Amino acid sequence: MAAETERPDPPASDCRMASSMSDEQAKTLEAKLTQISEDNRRLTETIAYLYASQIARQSPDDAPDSPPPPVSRKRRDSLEPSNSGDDANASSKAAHAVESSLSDEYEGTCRRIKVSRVCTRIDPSDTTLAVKDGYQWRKYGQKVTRDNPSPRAYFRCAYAPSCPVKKKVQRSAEDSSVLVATYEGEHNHPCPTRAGELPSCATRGGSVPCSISINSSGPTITLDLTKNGSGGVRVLEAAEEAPDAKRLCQEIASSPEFRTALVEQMARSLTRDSKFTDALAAAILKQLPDY
DNA sequence: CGTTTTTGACCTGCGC
DNA sequence: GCGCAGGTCAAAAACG
Repeated sequence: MAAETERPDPPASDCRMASSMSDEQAKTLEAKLTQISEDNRRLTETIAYLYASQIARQSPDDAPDSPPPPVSRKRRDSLEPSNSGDDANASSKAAHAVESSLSDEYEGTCRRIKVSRVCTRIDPSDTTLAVKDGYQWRKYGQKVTRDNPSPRAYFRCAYAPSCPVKKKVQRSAEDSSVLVATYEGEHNHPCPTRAGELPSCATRGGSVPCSISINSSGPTITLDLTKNGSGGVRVLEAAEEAPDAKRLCQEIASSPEFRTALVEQMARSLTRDSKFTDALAAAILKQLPDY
């Protein structure tokens, strides 16, 4: 989403005007940033709206549809007793106090800590537990948990000292290429870069697949925003005990509103990607007859 | 030299 | 009460 922000260098054709265009370029970049933020906001709202509609249809009550599992250990402040990469189990264990990160509209009447989980596919050889989400984080601890050989890293928001948000990052026990970041709390300040509304997709030239997870009252759903065979959104995973959640996710992914917004977003990203336009120009050039 | 990361120790809650 | 496990603290090390 933030590919533009990582391309500060102007195209070669613009270099000759660089000195006189600096202000204008700055304005253009600012406008682009605003546009990207707006796009992201619309996407988020679309998902939130569809999700809320589905939740309202399925369970008018705040109580989750699944009975509370036999949790063997529950801490006072830990809404996710065992992340451990086993999203399905972890989600069900945290069912009673977890809510969606999509929108504040879905907060219940009681005060609860907002918890959301984001799964990001990374290079398996990448040993850093870094999830680029646009915020600044300070690591304050690391622990090896019982049911996952990969260590869990603990981060606090470093942008604002008073910000209560914490983040836990751990590789999935099942798939070491999947990084699971669990966010607790809400930022009490704006995002410093506005680049973190979605995890690291398209910010690395599209080489890294992108996925977002929706965790609301239990089940974790992962949407793969990269292309699949049909060019649509694919449901990467959903909790075993939450077939409804998976179906809901597929509904959202296939809804006209979501698809339209997604297509617009992808089109914008592609047309702004210099590599894409270069490749397109090269392809067109190949089709031209030689004179 | 200030900031950030690492890592062992400590704290707390829960089950037995 | 004890042991276990997750979470946090803080001194030391590393880094820029």
